[in-house]
Amino acid sequence: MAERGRPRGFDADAALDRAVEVFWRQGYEGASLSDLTDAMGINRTSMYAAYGNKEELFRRAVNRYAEADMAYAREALTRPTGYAVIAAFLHANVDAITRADRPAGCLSVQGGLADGGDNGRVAEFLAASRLTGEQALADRLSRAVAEGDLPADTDPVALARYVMVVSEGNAVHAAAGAERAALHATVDIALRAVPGHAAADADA
Amino acid sequence: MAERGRPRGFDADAALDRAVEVFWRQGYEGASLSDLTDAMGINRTSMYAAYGNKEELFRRAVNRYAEADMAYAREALTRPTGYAVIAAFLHANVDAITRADRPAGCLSVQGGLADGGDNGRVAEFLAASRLTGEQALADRLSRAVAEGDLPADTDPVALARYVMVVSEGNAVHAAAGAERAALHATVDIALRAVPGHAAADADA
DNA sequence: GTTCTTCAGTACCGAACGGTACAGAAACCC
DNA sequence: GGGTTTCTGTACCGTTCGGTACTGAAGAAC
Repeated sequence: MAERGRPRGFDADAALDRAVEVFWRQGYEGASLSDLTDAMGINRTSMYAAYGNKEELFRRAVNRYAEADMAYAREALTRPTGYAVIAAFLHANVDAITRADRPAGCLSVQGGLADGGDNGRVAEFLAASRLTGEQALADRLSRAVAEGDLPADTDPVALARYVMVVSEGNAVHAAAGAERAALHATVDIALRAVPGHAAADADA
Repeated sequence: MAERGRPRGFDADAALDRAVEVFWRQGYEGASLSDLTDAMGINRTSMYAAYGNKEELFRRAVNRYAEADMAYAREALTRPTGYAVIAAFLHANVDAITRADRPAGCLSVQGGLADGGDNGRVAEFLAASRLTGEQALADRLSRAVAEGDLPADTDPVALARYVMVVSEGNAVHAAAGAERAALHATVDIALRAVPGHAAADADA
């Protein structure tokens, strides 16, 4: 069936991209509806009609962010070995959180950490969103153990958590203005803890 | 000279401790003046007379947090070797951000990351506060290189940044409800990247 | 062309925000 | 005890918050 009535006068996905950027730069609480609608180029009423409310807009923005701006993470999972997956993910992550044409840092970290006030649900939602990625990585590393390119005694869950910890810590640094090269250097150090790093994992 | 007029009816330091906890749990923006003064047990006017305004109260709260709740960091710097310093710091950090009687995570991380809205100065202040600790660690590691207990080609600045990245990533995880044991396991992995880890640093 | 549905925009809602004026009370100095 | 100084408490300031009626206009179906 065709859509009745007057069709929407703006591109909902394009507007969502603008919302992503505002939330990314200012966080959930710091982004007011006026900030959002101004950036999206639409009216307050149109926003409510299209997305429901501010929290729902944020959830959709985060989902879109996970799809578009974190595509590198899914790409990294396709690398042939556990070590290659981790190295690709961490280096691509650094590039993503230090892009000149995007806000510094990571939306799913600086969007909201504290659980006080009206954004308790938001912090939970972001935590769950991050955990999804962590579990996907753990699954991939588990397969790497099964395939033998990670040592048999490797704990894939713990290793995945370590990798995410490094990426989140880098995001905090990036939000504070750290240089891209510095964060790549951090990754180079971090990778020394990963089984498969050249001659650096004699024990484990 | 003795103090003139009616003396203050509350303990300013004790009240500040309460404020630390509110900011820690709810972040700068998420903590309203009513939340703060209720927890501090004092009146709105008394708070303004004693601390100036909300942002100044936050700065003092962060400074007190750095003194009291992060004493473990200064203690860690006294360990005899670079590796021991890092191991002590990271493990003590995990305990600090997962204390049952305190909010989860780290005030200087979740206090405010985004620079939007009215808290741009706050994010900058926190970043500077974190950088102070990072530089103190870098100085200590530089001494470790000079003293020979870290390899001569170690970059103390990069290594200090790596350590802080791990601690900040752990703080993000802790704020999301991660278990203490899991974060200690993360630290155990992270330490494998540090020169001096048992037989694990063949290269570098 | 008529009707109906959905859009866009203004103007507004009550509530909460950070911050302050003002009045009264309490403790010091003399 | 008088005078002064500083604290405490209430009540309020203007602003901004997220969210919503309500008015027109625009387009599709018939």
